[in-house]
Amino acid sequence: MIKIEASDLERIFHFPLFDGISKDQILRLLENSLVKTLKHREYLFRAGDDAGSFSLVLEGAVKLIRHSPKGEDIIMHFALQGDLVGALVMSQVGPSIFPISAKSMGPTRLINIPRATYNAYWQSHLTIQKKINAILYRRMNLIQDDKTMSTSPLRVRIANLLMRHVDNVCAPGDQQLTIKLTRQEIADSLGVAVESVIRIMSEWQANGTIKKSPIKGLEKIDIDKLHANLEF
Amino acid sequence: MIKIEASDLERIFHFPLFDGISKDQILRLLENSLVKTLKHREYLFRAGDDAGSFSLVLEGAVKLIRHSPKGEDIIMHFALQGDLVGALVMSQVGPSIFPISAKSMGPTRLINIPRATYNAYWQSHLTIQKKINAILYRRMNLIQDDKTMSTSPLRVRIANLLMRHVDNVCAPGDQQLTIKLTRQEIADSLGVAVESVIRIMSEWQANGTIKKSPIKGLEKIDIDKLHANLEF
DNA sequence: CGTAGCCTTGAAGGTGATCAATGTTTGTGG
DNA sequence: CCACAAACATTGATCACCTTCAAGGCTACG
Repeated sequence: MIKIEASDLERIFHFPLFDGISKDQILRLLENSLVKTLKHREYLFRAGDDAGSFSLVLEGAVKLIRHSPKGEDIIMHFALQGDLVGALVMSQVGPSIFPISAKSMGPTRLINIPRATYNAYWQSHLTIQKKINAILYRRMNLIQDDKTMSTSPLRVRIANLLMRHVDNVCAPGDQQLTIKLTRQEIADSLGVAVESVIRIMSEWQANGTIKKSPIKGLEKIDIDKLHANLEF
Repeated sequence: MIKIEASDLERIFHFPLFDGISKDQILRLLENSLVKTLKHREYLFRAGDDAGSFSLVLEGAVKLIRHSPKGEDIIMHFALQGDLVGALVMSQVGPSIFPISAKSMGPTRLINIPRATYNAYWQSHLTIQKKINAILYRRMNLIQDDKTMSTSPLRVRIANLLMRHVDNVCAPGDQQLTIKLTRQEIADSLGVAVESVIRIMSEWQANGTIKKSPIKGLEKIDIDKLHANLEF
């Protein structure tokens, strides 16, 4: 009943989510799951959709967004490799809907796991429930960090976001982004106007804190200079 | 080994947290726990403290706060009757510290549960882990709601906070607050200056949206008028 | 080659922050 | 019970930061 390629499975076995769970059990947790491929800017699901399945990110990235009353998008979380998307609503009893939308950032591959599998195996699996707990806890801490900085000037908040992003998507020691983050997305993530973000980052580009890289769209960030820019 | 009074126990048995768990099991989950009483503005624990125990609110309220770089307090959550405080860090392995501070709002009573009890019974209890999950999920949704409104004008954000507070602490149909929320706390909760909150709420007081009540410090909020004030 | 999404810059304006001074309430210790 | 301190509330004046609006440019992609 396995429709997942061996190379993908190998990767999945090493996800922290499944730490301490046997391969047999992992296979059961993935029963009836299918690999799904998204292009750039494709919706995985929208807020209000029936929550009939959830996903595990294999490659690429997915942003979780809500829509503000004004019609703007607010980004709540970036889900990268190994992260769960839409899983947290699964434990609700009865039919339920996603409270949030999920949209791909660049080409993305993920495993789509039916809700029935969740009900059958995830729901009653203590280790998994504890892992989900840990994921929720980490995600909550990230949002709280954001909120803690809500009184800081915008330059500081942008710098913070960038540094976090570098930590998440770069090889250690390197500062070459592997996942593009547009100015629009930075703005949506902080809940501010794009123009404000652009004005600040243009300065940083002028003084060399951010350098254009050979690969289109991906920039190189000089963390030390970023810090230096904040010293006043 | 029970040091909790029968009247308290009776209340605890009906907390949603313990829904579907037998009384015997609940008693085991509360092994070696003690009732703790806090006066107004007392710290239950501070960010950085060793996380040796966690608590369940019996009466009153506790605010969870972080400190911003500028030294301001930012309120992350109001924990009311039946809510867990400091429980989410318990599942970390090894010794760990609280990432947040908890401070009482008015006289408060809670049950203090040692970490050993968590490790012994909570950790391996599927139903409890799922409940904790649900609590985390709800709390996360609240913060996300806040963030979604971050681009709205301050008057709207204050109104929203007040309406949520009324839902939480008032008898249904009534609009008489039972837990005081100072202007300072509203400001800390939204990450804005007190003066800004005061200016907006003074208007509301002038046009009757908010009325002083006989009981000191607690105000009466006219939800309909509140809505009316936002219609422009 | 045209459209869609993103980026950029400028000018004008408003919302909320900051600073300062003062009043009010609550709790504490002599 | 009074005096005093600490926390909270209030109001006004000024100003900075960020938003909004407008106009245009760039790049990718069908």
